[in-house]
Amino acid sequence: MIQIKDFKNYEEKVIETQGWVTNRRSSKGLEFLILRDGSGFAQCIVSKDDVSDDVFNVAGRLTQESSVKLKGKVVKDEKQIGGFELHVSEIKLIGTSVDYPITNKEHGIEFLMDNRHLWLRSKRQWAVLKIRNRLIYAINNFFQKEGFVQTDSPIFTPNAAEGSTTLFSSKFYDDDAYLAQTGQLYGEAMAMAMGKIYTFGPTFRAEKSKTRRHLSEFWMIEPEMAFYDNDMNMDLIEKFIKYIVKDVLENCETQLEMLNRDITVFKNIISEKFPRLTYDEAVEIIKGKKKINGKTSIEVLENDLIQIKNKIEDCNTEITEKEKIIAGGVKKGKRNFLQNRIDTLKNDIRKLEIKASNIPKWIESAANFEYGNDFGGSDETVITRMFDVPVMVYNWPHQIKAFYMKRDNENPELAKGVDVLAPEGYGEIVGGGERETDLNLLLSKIEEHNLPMKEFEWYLDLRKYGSVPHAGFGLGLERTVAWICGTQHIRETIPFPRYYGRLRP
RNA sequence: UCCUCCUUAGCUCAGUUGGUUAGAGCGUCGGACUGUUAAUCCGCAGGUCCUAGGUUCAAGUCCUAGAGGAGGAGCCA
Repeated sequence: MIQIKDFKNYEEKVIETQGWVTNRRSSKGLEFLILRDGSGFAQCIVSKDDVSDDVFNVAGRLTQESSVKLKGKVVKDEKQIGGFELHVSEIKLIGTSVDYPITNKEHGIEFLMDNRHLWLRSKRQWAVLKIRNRLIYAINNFFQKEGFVQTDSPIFTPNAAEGSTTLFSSKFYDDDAYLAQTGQLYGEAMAMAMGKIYTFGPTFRAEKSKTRRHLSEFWMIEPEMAFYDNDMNMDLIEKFIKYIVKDVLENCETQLEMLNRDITVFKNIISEKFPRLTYDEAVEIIKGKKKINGKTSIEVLENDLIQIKNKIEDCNTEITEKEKIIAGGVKKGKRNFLQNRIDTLKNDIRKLEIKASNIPKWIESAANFEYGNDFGGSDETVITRMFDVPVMVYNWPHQIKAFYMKRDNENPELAKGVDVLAPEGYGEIVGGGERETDLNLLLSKIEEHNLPMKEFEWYLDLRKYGSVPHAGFGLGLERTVAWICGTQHIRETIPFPRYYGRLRP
């Protein structure tokens, strides 16, 4: 049994393969089946001249998503995505499929999410999940090669590690328990045992966020390194991101093409150094006081607004033109084609208008940004808009960062944290920093944050017995997948997403 | 928690200032066509206009409440 991805090794050979019929088109004497088998997609042709009447009739009755076993010859065809098609000689129906709900037409997001268990079979979803898989592989490869030990952290926890975000509550026998929102504190303990470690597991946050960047259940990679300061941490983050991006680029060409992802942007990410901005510099950029490439953020945004308005204008002009042609009377096929184009343009206009209405708000909130605050979504967009590679922001005001963040010796107002912001509005993909080693500072911070001291006694032990400088970070897997795939929404980057309002299927 | 928008055929959506029997495309089914890329063409079937109440001679359309959904804000990876 040959998989579709291996067709290229069997040119002009007769093989057997099996999979699902994802689409069928027919002409007189010809049936075109699009077969998928999880390894890829391939067009399979059944010609009346080449097969028995029985086989041809079976082919003509195949419905979307029926499963089949096929025998046929692999033939080169430049027009096909994989470059090869199958000339079928025999068909065996394995399982029938009646009234498959997801058709080749557009569907609304609610319908697709209700049918997520079937939506996963679609081309786009397949491509995204293949890339997710490759990313996970690359992440493990990177850390293993760098001498890290994978050590996992518990999911049931008795405490709120950062005290900031909302937790899902649960029961652990008779005790109250929560689902972990990070494994970091455990990671620190393990780094003191193993040197360099990483955890890779699910984390849970009960934030009632309804945005394209949020999930209630998501996977996080959290490395923690003994004897690292924040500069070493940032070096590692940069090397790591470059490695995984390069790996996906090299191994998922087909999938990125299916997703229509513009990969030229990734070339820079591999070759260019990521900008490292202090919080102070980032604030200057947000407020429009510091120029990047000769322009302030406000000038860039104002220019964006003009360009968006021009684009809307162009779309409207094209719509008017196309509508005139339709009104003039054309054949049905041509009319459908034009109508589809008009629908696409109208959709584009809707998105552009949302953007256009957001930009003045961004400019306003950027101009009024108050030093000492954390960045909001729009502030992140403003900063990343100025660069075409991920941006690292470090040295944050200590008040807005977690209790365990290391204070800067030279400026005690600052904490040695680092956030990495992905380009194109995909937001914060990495958060991390150097950890506080001073026992007394930690004690006062825990009190300041009103955290239950009792739950942190074990953590404080790490500072009593051979405390060393150490640092680490957390990478959100789904946000990274979303960024690399260029998906509109993070919910497409995990097989069965859990987010506010979505628990099933 | 707040703001904006949406709910009409299996799916995606039109439906004008309230007005007679609610429309289209896709999908299904039947037929035509020898290379299609969401094929195309012809035809059949398919409706509790989200729910409840109200205004009106008359409500898919207006008003009120509720349910479900989408986008954004805050919070964050």
